[in-house]
Amino acid sequence: MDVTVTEADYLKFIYRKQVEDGYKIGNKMVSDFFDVHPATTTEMLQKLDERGLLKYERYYGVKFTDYGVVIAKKLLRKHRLLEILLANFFKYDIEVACEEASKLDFYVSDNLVNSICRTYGHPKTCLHNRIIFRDKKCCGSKPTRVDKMK
Amino acid sequence: MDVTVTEADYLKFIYRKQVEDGYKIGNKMVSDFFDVHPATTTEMLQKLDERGLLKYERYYGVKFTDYGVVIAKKLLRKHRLLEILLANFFKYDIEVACEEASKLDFYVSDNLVNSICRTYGHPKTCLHNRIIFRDKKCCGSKPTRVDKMK
DNA sequence: ATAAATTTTTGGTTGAACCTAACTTTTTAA
DNA sequence: TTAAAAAGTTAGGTTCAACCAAAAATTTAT
Repeated sequence: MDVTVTEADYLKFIYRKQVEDGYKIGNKMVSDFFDVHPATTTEMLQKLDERGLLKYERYYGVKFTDYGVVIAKKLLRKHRLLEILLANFFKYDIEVACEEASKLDFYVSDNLVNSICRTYGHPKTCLHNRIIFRDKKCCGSKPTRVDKMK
Repeated sequence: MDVTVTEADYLKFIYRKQVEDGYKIGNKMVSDFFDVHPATTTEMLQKLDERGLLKYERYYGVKFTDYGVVIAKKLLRKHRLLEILLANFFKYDIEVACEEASKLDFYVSDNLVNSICRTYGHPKTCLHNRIIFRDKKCCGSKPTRVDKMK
């Protein structure tokens, strides 16, 4: 996964807002969140496009590529499982857990995240009730019977 | 603690080798370890001197300043407590735990490290039997009775 | 004492992340 | 429906960290 930590931050934010929350996110929303000049956001989106993570269209916005989705989910999986560890094992409260997880998620190995996942029985959702994406090597490739039953 | 992650890596290495293991470490030892050109090491040592962490003397070597010792111990405390978490809770073996801890220690908050420390009863040594430095806010400012009895 | 090894200096490069100012496009609302 | 406002982009930068190569200086070992 050859994205920088900053690129990863942008990806996580955009995925959450646009894909999960259904906002049509534009330059302003991103610049405001990261407290950077709009020009910086434009640059970033262009870079993420070049790297094949987003499809960027001038003045319009972005869409995730298949690859971008894979990477974003991987990052959010890490983030959310870290939250669970912090809350369950160390009794962090949700918001503090989220903050700390944000600082660590990029640096945590797949292995460690999968250990957390196993330890907590492959949880389906995080503290904010967002989905914890599965990793085939950890949680199996298919949803369980229960999931299928909607 | 306004050192970069790379500076922190150099500090940890030098502290371990020079202070803990008693080697007189020179440029070559450092460059070899980090696989960088000697010029890079010289630069780094000069920078750590400027920042008040080391006292650097041309062609001779470095000594830690009081401040440098504080920072190095803080970093190594984090590293070693992370190792313990990984080994105890996730059953990592020593070397893998060390590797993963190296990637995370810089980014982990004091708070989280202190949580780990409390959880494991303020352990005195890490997996490699190196000392885990105390944090006053976590472990108290004085050695326990047992420690004093040598 | 001189060759070999180590270290330092000088003068670069690269890449990430950010900015300002000027410009363009889109949206809004008069 | 158009002109002003808002949003977004482009061009041309800056800063900083980390690194390197080549040449020079110093130390060490023979």
